[in-house]
Amino acid sequence: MADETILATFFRKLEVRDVVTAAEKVALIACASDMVSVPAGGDLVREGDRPDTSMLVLDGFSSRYRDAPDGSRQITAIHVPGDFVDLHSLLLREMDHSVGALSACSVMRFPHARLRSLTETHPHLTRLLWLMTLIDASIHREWLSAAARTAPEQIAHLICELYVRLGITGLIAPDQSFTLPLTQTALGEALGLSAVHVNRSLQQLRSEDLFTWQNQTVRILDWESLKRRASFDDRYLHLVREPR
Amino acid sequence: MADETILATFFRKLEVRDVVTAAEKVALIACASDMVSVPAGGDLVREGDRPDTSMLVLDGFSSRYRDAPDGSRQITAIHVPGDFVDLHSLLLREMDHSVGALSACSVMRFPHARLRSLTETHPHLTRLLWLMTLIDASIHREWLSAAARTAPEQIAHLICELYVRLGITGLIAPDQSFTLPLTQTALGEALGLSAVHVNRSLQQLRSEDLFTWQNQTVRILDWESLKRRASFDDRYLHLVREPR
DNA sequence: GCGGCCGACTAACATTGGTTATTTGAGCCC
DNA sequence: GGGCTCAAATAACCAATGTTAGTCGGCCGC
Repeated sequence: MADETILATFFRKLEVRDVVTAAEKVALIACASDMVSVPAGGDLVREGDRPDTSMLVLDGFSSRYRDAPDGSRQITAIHVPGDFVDLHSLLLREMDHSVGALSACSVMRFPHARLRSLTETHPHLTRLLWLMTLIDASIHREWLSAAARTAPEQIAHLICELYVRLGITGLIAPDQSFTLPLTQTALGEALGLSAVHVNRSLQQLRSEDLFTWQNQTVRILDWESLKRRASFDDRYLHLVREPR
Repeated sequence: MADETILATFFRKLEVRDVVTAAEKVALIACASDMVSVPAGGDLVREGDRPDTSMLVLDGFSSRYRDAPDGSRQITAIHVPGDFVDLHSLLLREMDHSVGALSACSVMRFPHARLRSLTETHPHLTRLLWLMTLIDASIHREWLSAAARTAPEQIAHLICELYVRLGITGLIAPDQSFTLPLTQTALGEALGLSAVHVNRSLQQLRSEDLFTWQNQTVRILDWESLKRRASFDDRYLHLVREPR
């Protein structure tokens, strides 16, 4: 069980896209079971698992990843507080990748059995949950297109994306800064670049005074120029409130 | 309206993952409105559109793509007959990319209004449609991981994927061949490689006798070696039949 | 307070893949 | 049947990125 305030970030994410009724909030809250904490570096779920709950991250950053046999890791998504991190396991059943905690995470768990009965009784809420997974897919497509960009552009683009996604749930500080618990190595794993090249590209971006990045804190200095530098267009995040 | 046989490829796709009742088939068939033909090179939907129908491809290959301002094109997915090609527009509303016909396509259209009421009355079928979009997302993640691979591996991997996906709906000929209406340029757009490099990589693969590719026809010569060459593991396609 | 580890950073070098330009051959239109 | 156009193929050259092999500084545990 949970009270409404604890799911506030998630409801804000939904409400950016559609109206959510009080009854729907109650129904979703009733699906929550318990909270779990995962230390930085730990896994929320592992490839091959067949979880019987899905997890909504209340606090902390996490990454969706897969490790190759040669030891290299590919990160396919970065998740921020308010993201329903393995909602798709409700239907896919077996995890085809892992989700790891980039920083300490606190997580609300939703048993699949309850979510499944929610889909039987609350079609509109079901569509909104479906929508969240569709937006994740849209982000994947955007990352796929990013492959064409140069390394600095890719980095700038990721920062733009996180800035907007964190903004939705009020996680951007008044000075336009936000926490980003990513090492340069992890950033490379997300963008398909070597750590060395990430470092080189960051140096270059640094000289352009678009943002600063120190102590796991990114601060946007010139949003418009940064967006331009990254060719960032937030349409793929579907931030429009309309009936779904 | 449509009869069952015309949606047979789609039902086979669903039935690989779960049981579909006769009543559910009837309900889905009732959602279909009309058929449309699109010539090779034409678009099924365009970026920025707000379609009020979703389209299931009955025949022909299509690609999900976005054109960059500099004229380059990034293909983010390749769709085969039986794929519900813009089901996500039901919830995302505005298209953030286009879908183009790689070969002549015939398409069944499903008005959003009917699909929406389907989600109100048929929760299990809704979950199966949701599942189809989740598998698309899973394929996106696989393509994202592919960025780490070398060009020949990427090409081999794509061929493996299409071989398996086409196999589901019985579209592989007895001699292990299938139609692939992709130019080398389009293949490059899908994998983020230049056409020249695709050509180079194909030459190399050719010398390994894993498959042939002539006249838009790919023929698998040595499936096990090809899978190994591509590090292909079909788990991400979720080909397991179980309750969802 | 010291040793060890991890992340940031640097340098030199290797390689993959991109660019541009040109050729060839197959289909197609009139 | 000649001249299109388009895809495949090839060559020469170039830029982006990877690899290897470090150094350096901060933080943590004992």
